[in-house]
Parts: sequence; C-alpha cells; structure tokens
Amino acid sequence: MTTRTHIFETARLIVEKQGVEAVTIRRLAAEIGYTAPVVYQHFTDKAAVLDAVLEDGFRRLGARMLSSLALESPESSITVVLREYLKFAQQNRGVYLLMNGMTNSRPNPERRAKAAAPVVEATLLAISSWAAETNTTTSQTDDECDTLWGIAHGMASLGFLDHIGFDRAWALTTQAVDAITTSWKIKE
Amino acid sequence: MTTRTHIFETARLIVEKQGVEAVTIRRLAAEIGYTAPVVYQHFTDKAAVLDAVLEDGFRRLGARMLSSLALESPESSITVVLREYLKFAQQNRGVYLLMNGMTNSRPNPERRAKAAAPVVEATLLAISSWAAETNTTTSQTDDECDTLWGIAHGMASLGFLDHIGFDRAWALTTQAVDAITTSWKIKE
DNA sequence: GCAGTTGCGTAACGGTGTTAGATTCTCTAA
DNA sequence: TTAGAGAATCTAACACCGTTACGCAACTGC
Repeated sequence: MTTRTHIFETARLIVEKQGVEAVTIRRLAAEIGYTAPVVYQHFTDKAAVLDAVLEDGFRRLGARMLSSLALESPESSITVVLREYLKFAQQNRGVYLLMNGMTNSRPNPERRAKAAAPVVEATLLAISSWAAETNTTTSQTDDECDTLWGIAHGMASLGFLDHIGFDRAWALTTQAVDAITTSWKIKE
Repeated sequence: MTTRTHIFETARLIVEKQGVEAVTIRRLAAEIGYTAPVVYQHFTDKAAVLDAVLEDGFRRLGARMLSSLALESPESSITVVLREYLKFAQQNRGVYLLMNGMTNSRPNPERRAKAAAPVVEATLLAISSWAAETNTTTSQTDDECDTLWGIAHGMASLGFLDHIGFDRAWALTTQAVDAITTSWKIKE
C-alpha cells in the first residue's frame, strides 16, 4: 500500500469513527508513523485529503445504489435505490456529512458536483427502470432526479435527529415517494 | 445595549456575512473594543455564542412562517409557509447552515430540538389551516409535519447548490408538496 | 568514492479556544 | 477625602491547529 493510500485510509477511518472534526494533519501523520510535513508530499493540503474521502464516498454510494438495482425485488426501482441511499447515510454518518457539506470544511462546489456523478447516474437509471416497470414515459427526468435527491437528503437529515431516527425517516420517505411517483404517472 | 447582546449581534452579523468559520473569539472581542477573555464573562464558550445565534435564527424563522400564515393568499397554507422557509434559507444562508448543523460546530441536539419549536409550531398550524381549507381531517399530524420539514430542508439544500439554485428548488418543492398533499386528501 | 537526489524530521510562523493571574477602575463606607 | 472592597479588564500563557523553510541522512548512479 502506498503512503498516499495509507494516509487516505487513515483519514477515511477517522471520519467514519469520529467525524471530520477529529481529522488532523499531525494525527494522520502520527497514525502512519511519520511526522506532519510528510502528508504534504502526497496531498496539497488538508482539504485535498478530505476531498479524496468525499469522492470515495460518492463512488461507493453510487456503486451500492447501482448494485441494489440489479437485484430482483418486488418493490419499485426508486424505492430500492432510495433505501440504499438512506442506509448509506445511516451506516456512514461521518462520510455522509462530509459529502453533503454538513461540516466546516466544505469542498469545492464543482469538484463535489463531479464527484456526485455516480449517484446521479444511479438515480437516473432507477427512474428509467421505474418508468419501464410502470409503463410510464418520463419527460423531465432531470427534474425527477433532483426531486428524489432532495427528498432523500432531507429525509436522511431527519434520520440523524435523535427524536426521529432512520426507521421513521424511511417510513416517511416511502410515503412521500409513493405520492410523488403516482403524481408522475398521472401527469403523463 | 448590554455587552452580551453586543457580542451576540456581532456574531450574528459575521455568520450572516461571512459564515460561521469567520467567527472567532478574538475577533468578536476586537469588534466590540475588548480583548478575548471578556467574551467568557458573558458566554461559557464559543459554542454558547453560536447556540445563541442559532436559537435566534429558529425564533425568527418561526415568526416569519407564522406571519406569512396570517396574510390572505390564494395559495394553500402549506405552500405559503414552505415558501417562507425556503426564502429564509436563501436570505440567511449562514444562519441556516448553522441551524441545521451544516457546519463544524454542531449544536447540542436536544438544545437544537428545543430551539426549533417555533418552526414546528408554525408548520403544525399550517397543516391544520390547510386541513380546514380543504375540508380534510388529518390524523397523523406529526408525520405530516416531519415530512414537510424533511422536504423543505432537502429542497433548501438543493437550492444552495450552484447548478440548481433556489428558483428551481422552489419549483420542485411545489410539485412535490402538491403530490403529497393530494395523497393526504385521498388517504382520508 | 563522490555528487545528486530523495525522504524525512526539526523548528518555526501565525492562528485558534481557553484559562490564570495581575492590574486597573469604580464605588461604597468611614 | 480617602481606604478598601469588588468588579471589570488586560496580559501572558498553554496546548493545539495548518502550513512552510530548512537541514540532515541515506540511497542512487557514475
């Protein structure tokens, strides 16, 4: 394992277990047996390290959403894919918060947008699969994609709240998504 | 104006204009003509200062939502109140991000929940007004309230993204809310 | 064996939140 | 008017942060 990936993996682990706030250049270095300046030979600065973690997060979330689509399921493609989204948020809280800028060190917006591509792709695929399942012809797929994304993120944020939790957040999500997809069917 | 409110107002202004990251104990002190330790005579620590501006944010958002309900409007109460929510997010970006933990210094969860009460109250009122307007009897008002909140927050998060913006986020919000409220009507 | 490159550590700069202690000011009581 | 108590304020410091300049040592190719 190269030193760079060693640093990256350490950062990812800390973000997962203790949140971004716990990531420190000196700590990253210490945990791989070096001193702080070594980190700067592999990343331009701290933001670059966190960007790497963030991009990896989007890649993994996108992959999970995609593979959830491949499985046979009695539920609609949209339901399946959104559940994977919420599950990822619940299981990868630290990285999820980093991915969505819910942290001090916000990523460069355009870089974030580029990194999010796999998730967008999976969502679009889910929509077209859903259209096939329900014999619906969708026109404004971008609108539908962003709507789903907005709802998924809003509900995930709800899930993080102590007095709501992810079980209830998911229940509300299914209700909302059902309502919206039926409205899409009617509109055609 | 007491020194305490002077500090608070300064913090609020900095959060509004430059974001939470720009708030510094030394800077707060300097801008009111004192040195850093003076701040600690009025707030236990930095988090307490930010908590104060966060609580003020929820109070003001709740008040705006409530007063928007008082106005006559051809639109549904829910639409009116959610537009006020999105407008607040757009116009008070810094405070909104702070209110929703999208920042390094996350508030104490239970304290945040208590602070959010005015917003919840306004949302509940909007739902009951909407029920009266549409002759609907709502049962699970808590569910409906959280659903609206989740959507509003999700769509506001979309609005902050450069490639989406608040105009489009609002358009998607109205569509989603229309779909959900009609599903509520049918369910009764 | 020598020169050059590379990898790494030491030390430092300016900044952060926070606290202890000295100092100055104000206001009451004699 | 002045002595003293109390509050208000500042200075200095601690431990940490991200980041950079620089020196040293070891390994490379000749």
